[in-house]
Amino acid sequence: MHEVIICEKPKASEKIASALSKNSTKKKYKKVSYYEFEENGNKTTVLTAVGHLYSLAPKNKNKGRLFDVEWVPLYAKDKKKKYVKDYVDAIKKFSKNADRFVHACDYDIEGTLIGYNALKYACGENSLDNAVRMKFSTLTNEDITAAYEKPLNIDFNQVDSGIARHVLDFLFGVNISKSLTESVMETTKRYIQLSAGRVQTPTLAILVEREKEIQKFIPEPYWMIKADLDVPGIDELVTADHKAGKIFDKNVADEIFADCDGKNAVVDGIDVRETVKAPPFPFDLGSLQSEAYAVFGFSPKKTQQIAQNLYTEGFTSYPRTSSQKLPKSIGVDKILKKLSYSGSFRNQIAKLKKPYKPNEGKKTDAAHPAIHPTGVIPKELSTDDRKLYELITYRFISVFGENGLLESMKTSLKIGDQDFSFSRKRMAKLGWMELTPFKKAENDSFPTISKDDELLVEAVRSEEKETKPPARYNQASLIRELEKRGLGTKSTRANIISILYDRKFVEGKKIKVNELGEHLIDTLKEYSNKITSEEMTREFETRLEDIIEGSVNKDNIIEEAKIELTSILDDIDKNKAVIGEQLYKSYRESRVVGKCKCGGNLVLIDSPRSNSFVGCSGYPECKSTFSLPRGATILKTTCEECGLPMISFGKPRQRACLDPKCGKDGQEPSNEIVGVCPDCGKDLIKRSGRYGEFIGCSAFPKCRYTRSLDEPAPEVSGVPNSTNKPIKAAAKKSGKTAVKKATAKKSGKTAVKKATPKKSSRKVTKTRKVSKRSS
DNA sequence: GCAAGGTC
Repeated sequence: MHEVIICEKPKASEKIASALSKNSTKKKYKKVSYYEFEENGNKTTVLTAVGHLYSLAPKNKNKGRLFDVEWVPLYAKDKKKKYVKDYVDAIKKFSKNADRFVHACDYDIEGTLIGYNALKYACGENSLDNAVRMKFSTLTNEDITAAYEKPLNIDFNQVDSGIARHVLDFLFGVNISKSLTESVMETTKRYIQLSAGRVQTPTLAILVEREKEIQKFIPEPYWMIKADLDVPGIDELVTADHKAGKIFDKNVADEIFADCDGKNAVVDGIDVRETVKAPPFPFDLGSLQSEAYAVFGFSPKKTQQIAQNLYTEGFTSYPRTSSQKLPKSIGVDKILKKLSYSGSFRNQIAKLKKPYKPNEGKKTDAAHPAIHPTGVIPKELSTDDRKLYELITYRFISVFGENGLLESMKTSLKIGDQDFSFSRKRMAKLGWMELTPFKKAENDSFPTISKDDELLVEAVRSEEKETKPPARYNQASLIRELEKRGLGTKSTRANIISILYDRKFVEGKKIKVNELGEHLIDTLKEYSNKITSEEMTREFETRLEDIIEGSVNKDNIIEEAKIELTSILDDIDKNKAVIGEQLYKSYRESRVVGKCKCGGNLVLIDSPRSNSFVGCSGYPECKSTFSLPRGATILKTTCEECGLPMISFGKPRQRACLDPKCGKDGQEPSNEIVGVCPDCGKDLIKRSGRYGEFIGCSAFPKCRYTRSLDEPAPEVSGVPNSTNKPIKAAAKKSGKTAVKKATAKKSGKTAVKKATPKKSSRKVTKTRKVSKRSS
């Protein structure tokens, strides 16, 4: 008797082999590991896939619509998937003549299909007749042995559902993409890679919708009345806000402002509350991507790649999980013990109370626990890998910490008849917050005041502001949005977003949809409202569910889809010339980088063979072209000499005119001071990065404060937000150092601000001038 | 090549 077990991934095969036999031996075929053991005279070989081994491909290439598909080995389609071949070969080689097959892939639709295809195409179709199915929800010894001892039959409805998912995605995605690309090709002889799909198109549509909200947004002026107070017990000036908050009627604002004139503040009430701050949840992939973006500015894709790398090296657990749980079975005690051999973690782990109990989140994952360190401590890691490793490990430790206690004090004041208030926050008990450098604890100093005390008002300000349009998504917030809407999967979301960048539908760190992206959605909406909306995903879900339940047949579903798709494609074909011309036009608009001297537009042109370059839209009449240095970005600023756009390039970044002959080199970016860093007090400068210009701290890399150009400076109490320079009076007795919490927390550091000497004396009877900053 | 989904 020879039995073959097919697993979904190498890691699972290792665990399954060791769970099923004490004497399993690891063997190698080329780079692929597999396992063999004998129990009661029966030989078992444990083999593994690496995710999908087979992929859909059109049967008759390039002849119009691609409606007939077949499964082909993944490596035959995609050159980057060469490593898959060894896995397929290993399955073929070692499953020969086996008389029993065990399908042991993850118990979900994709996993079922992965195992089914491996059996059908690598082990031979007959293998399916002698195949059983293991069903387990975690890769623990108990689950694995139980699933092995009580196997199920393969659920062919589940298989069909998986096949239908692949086919439907392929038919809609590939054919609509193809027909859009062709429409441009046929009418303009230009090649622009356009694409559409069940997930990417609704994703782009979400971004377009936000873009349109921003475009139609009309800012409304409003006023905020603020008072800068000299408060006993607090070194710096404290800013109190008027109770009314945003005041949209200037007359009202003026009245309040006038009413406060020349008056001091009287403490009306003090309310102190304590809030329990529970430890954070363990990371699932989405929350790790979010946190790494917030703390280090890593794109979700980058985080995913690094996490994958740390997993492969054995330092952290499987990253593509949606679990926020840490079951006992992962060996928490052992991991913490191993981690405490490292000086970086020892002190924190020593503070944990036994028995270790994690604060878990709600989300679960059938196949994997939350992301955690394995206890193997890496010796050498690249800077970015180390950052992510520490983020994961400190989070893991924090999860076992004690609750923190946040103390917030709200002080209500009266200035004349007007109600103001200010709040101060500090951690009364740090709890888990002292276990991680990535969480900055609130640390405001509290005033020493009581009811009816009179406080000196240094200034009352009426600040004119404007309502702001909704913010653009960034990659992390978009991933959260997709998660919320159930679009894509944990492992594909980051990639989907990067496709939108690659296709040049969107740009920027704050994701902005350009003319092409917006027009693409408008066009698609006209021909198939469904594909631009989440409705498509919803409909897929119910259909696939029906197939699993056996109430419908997958072939019927596919035939229906073909009919619907045919009518969409016919519609597009009828209007091909208009669609192609307009898409190309919006593409050109999206590529405009400046004005040419001839009056035409300068556009960025991607050449398939060489580097991209800048040319004039007036070609062939105007033959101006400019080559671009490697990795150059074109800036919004223009050259003072000739008016052409400036570019930024090289390492370290330098600026120059687009025209190399112009010779007007731009200022070094580091010279352009635009403010004061709220985190560390050094100069803020304009910098250029992969996604264009942004504001960063000149003390980089020591201080990692950044914000985008259009983002207003954060408000720091006692510091007017337009300039970020400390008010002169915002200071205290000579030479003392005021510790001030910065509001923008990118660096995870507490900014220490040296106070300039002397805050005005503490006598509250003193009259003072009220300065009016804005009108 | 085009989609989305697994996994290295």
